[in-house]
Amino acid sequence: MPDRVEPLPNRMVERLVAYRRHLRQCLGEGRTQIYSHELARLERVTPAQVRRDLMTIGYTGSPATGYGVEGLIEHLAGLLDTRSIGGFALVGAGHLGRAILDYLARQHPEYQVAAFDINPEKTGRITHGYRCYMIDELERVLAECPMRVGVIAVPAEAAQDTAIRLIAAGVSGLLNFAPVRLHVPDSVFVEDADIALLLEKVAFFARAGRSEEKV
Amino acid sequence: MPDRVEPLPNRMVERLVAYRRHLRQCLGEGRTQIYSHELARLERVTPAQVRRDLMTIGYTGSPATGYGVEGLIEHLAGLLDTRSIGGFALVGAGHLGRAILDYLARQHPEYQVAAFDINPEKTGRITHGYRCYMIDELERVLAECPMRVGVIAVPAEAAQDTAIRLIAAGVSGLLNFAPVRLHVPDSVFVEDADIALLLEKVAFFARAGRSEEKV
DNA sequence: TTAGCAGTGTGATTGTGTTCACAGCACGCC
DNA sequence: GGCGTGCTGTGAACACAATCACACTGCTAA
Repeated sequence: MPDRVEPLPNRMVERLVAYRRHLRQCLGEGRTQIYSHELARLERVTPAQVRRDLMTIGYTGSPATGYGVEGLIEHLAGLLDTRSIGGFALVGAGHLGRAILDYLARQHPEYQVAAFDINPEKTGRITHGYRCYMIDELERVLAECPMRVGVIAVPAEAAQDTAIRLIAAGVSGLLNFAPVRLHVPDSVFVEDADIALLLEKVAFFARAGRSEEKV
Repeated sequence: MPDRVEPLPNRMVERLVAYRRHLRQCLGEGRTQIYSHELARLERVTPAQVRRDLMTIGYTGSPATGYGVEGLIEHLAGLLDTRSIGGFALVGAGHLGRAILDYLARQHPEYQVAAFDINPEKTGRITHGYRCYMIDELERVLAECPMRVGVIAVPAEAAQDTAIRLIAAGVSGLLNFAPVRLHVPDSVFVEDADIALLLEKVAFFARAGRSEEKV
């Protein structure tokens, strides 16, 4: 019973998602129990961190057998529940957009996804099992079938406008791949995945050859 | 004169890269001076943070006119210098790989880039001005032309092996798009860009409609 | 049955990154 | 020329997240 906990820290949510991914794999391999240090090694965090996380979300294990794989997955499902999201609205069906559809199709076939593009050649077709609409239809499609998450995979110049349109159409979370900072209402969650920026960052740390792999 | 400062914090490097991007744009618009609060608004951080960052890297402005755009760009170039990197070795020329080449060609035409793929159909051709080699040639190409940064855009199953090969070939920084955690020596910097994970994270925060846009 | 052991649960601590608050300064204006 | 204004530079305070350290628990085996 997920007791609707108070705001989970940003980083912790990432770890929980990662835990779940590995737990599912363990389940597939027939494992029923797992220890904190095993989960920790897989995710490059400390066992103490894992225990703290699981404590925070209120899942408890046993010293003798560790944590129950299946029970933990269900507990996480209660927290990370994504059924209420409606689905993902992806704008921009270029290379990046199609790569994202790849991920969605492969890892989350259960989600509803609609793709949009400005280029008529790309629209109307089915990509990875998802329908690609003309961008003009964005408002209509989202009115018929509400989606809480928007993914911005358009050129930098179009990113801000796209964000506004998505928000107006009811989206409350954005994953932004464009190399610009979006200006949106505080009520909207924005995660930036700025590839060009990451490339430069890695380049910086690669020079020194330092060991800084956080997270 | 970059005084080879001690390890810069991970997050701060991201901000510095972002600052530089905006400064270049300002320069293009003919601005010569900029205030901390202007830079801050563009990047969604506080003015105090900007001043602190610039202080840390040892760049100093004037109360009357703010910071000199051109001087700051040059100062940042000294810190973020990427000439010594050799270039980027991109493994995986699928949709994602080509999207990354897009970014590189558009934002960093000055970098040297080599792409690799296992599929003979994709190799030998020129994409976005970059040569795409057969994966077997990785060691040979990097021996001839050392590159410090590796970008992993291959399926999850192949990611770990790819990482090992890149490191053996002299790479000391990795940008990993595969949805797995890599196990690498401590001397190698790894940045994970786990798109599937980010999608789930945004989905989580979109549900609550919370305002959590960190960074 | 009891000692040993391996792992969990958690208060306390440390460490790190961000924000506050204010002294100091340079220009513009009266 | 002196005064006000608005910005920078920075020590201090704060907030948060990760880590440590250890009491507690349940199994195992002699």
